[in-house]
Amino acid sequence: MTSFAAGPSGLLDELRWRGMFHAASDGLEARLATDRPISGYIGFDPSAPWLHIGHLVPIFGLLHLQRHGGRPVALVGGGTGMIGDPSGRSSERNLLDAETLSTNALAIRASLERFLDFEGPTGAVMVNNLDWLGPMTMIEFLRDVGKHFTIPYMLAKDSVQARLDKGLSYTEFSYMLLQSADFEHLYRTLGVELQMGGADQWGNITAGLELIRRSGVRTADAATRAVSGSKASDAAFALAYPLLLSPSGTKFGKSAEGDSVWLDPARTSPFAFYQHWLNTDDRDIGVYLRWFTTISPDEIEGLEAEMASDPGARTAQRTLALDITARTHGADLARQVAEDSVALFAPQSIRDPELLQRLWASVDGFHVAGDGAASGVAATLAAAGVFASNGEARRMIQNGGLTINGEPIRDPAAPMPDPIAGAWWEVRIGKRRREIGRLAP
RNA sequence: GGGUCGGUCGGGCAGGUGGUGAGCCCAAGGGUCUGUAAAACCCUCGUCUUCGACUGUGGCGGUUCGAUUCCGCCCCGGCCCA
Repeated sequence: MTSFAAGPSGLLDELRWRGMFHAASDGLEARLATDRPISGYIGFDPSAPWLHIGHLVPIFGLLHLQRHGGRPVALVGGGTGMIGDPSGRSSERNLLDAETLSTNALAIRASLERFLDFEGPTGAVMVNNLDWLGPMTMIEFLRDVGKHFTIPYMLAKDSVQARLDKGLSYTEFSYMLLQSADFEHLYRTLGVELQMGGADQWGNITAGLELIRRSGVRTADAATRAVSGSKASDAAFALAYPLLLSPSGTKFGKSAEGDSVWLDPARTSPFAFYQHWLNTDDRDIGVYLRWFTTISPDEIEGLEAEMASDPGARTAQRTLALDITARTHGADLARQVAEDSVALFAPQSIRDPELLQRLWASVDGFHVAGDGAASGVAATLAAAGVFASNGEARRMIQNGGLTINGEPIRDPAAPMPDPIAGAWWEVRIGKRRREIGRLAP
């Protein structure tokens, strides 16, 4: 029986068990062991208003913090987002105007509200670093931030080293200083003692610790401890989670088509979202259950044992898909799409018009114009957007991958089968795709 | 600013110094087997009005019967120099 202490003292144990612990700075363990509430933050890039499932990693980082009695702070990088982090890719960033930025930040907040509790004493908080980086003058920046860093210190960072021979602009080089200024600001104004991030952020996070230490600021809390003998270097802390690598070796977070899987139901339907998780490779299930649910260790181990003895039942996949879909889109919708999945993947084709109508809505089905059905299956489905092009439709048909209303389609030029109840087509593409078409009146 | 190397299918490459670029690897998709998994095996993988036609080697223009190849200008990226 594995269990974790409910308060801050259990946080690291839980993250370790889930495989979400990479490193922590000195003193964090002791600080958490005091069981006093702690605030921690993670940065989010506001260059787009939508989050994808890759963002679930930092979200669950904040979520676990909150579950263990901490206050999560989500920082949107309105300032730093314009700069570009050398730890990541080197593609150009576009400057965002303030209006776009605040729109994006609001949308991101709305997404986060599904996962984090923004109410109460440990309610989540969202901040935008443009609020303090924006007004800062260059002189202030150089005096209050730059002064505390030496060039050798900055050059020693892995994120910088990795880019030295490939090219690194001064702007990107400065990124760690801005991120440090964020941490120092949040520490000073909100008493945020912890910054979390991926392993690739470690250098930037510890730079923040350096700034806080050197600029000599103290929260009331840290000042009290200083009197009682705590080291000044324990004023703030870093916590890193590993970069998520699928045991199966596939890229995490991309759908079969190579698109991102979004948390926003307008961009990825709840049905498609559920399907994405349901199709998880056996080898990845254990990791995903740990990273993307709060299911208890005993239960997860039980699911793994069940998968070993009866993999065909795919209980672990169903549990994962239902849990994360419920968390993202609500329990009712999750139940609905789980039921729809059963119906759509049943061996026999669907004849019930009422059910077809419901599924049409659920899978975000396609339309066929009144006269469109006359022009042949491939052309009709390509025009309806089911396939990217006529060629792709033909290819799929010639490979034997298309079934409409239970009829295998072998000829791209054949007319569409008669719609069920004069209105519906149930389209099965390959083993995994299901579409519902509706004849427009 | 100067020099230099590069820009070819989603990614990575090959080739090509005037005579038809869709060649390879990876990724991806379909089929068979299974479990809406993986592996394995087979097939496919620029577009279209598909027994054929058209586009396509960063962009624009030039030379030419014909340019991916030659010339000019421009854009993007790496490196070196200033």
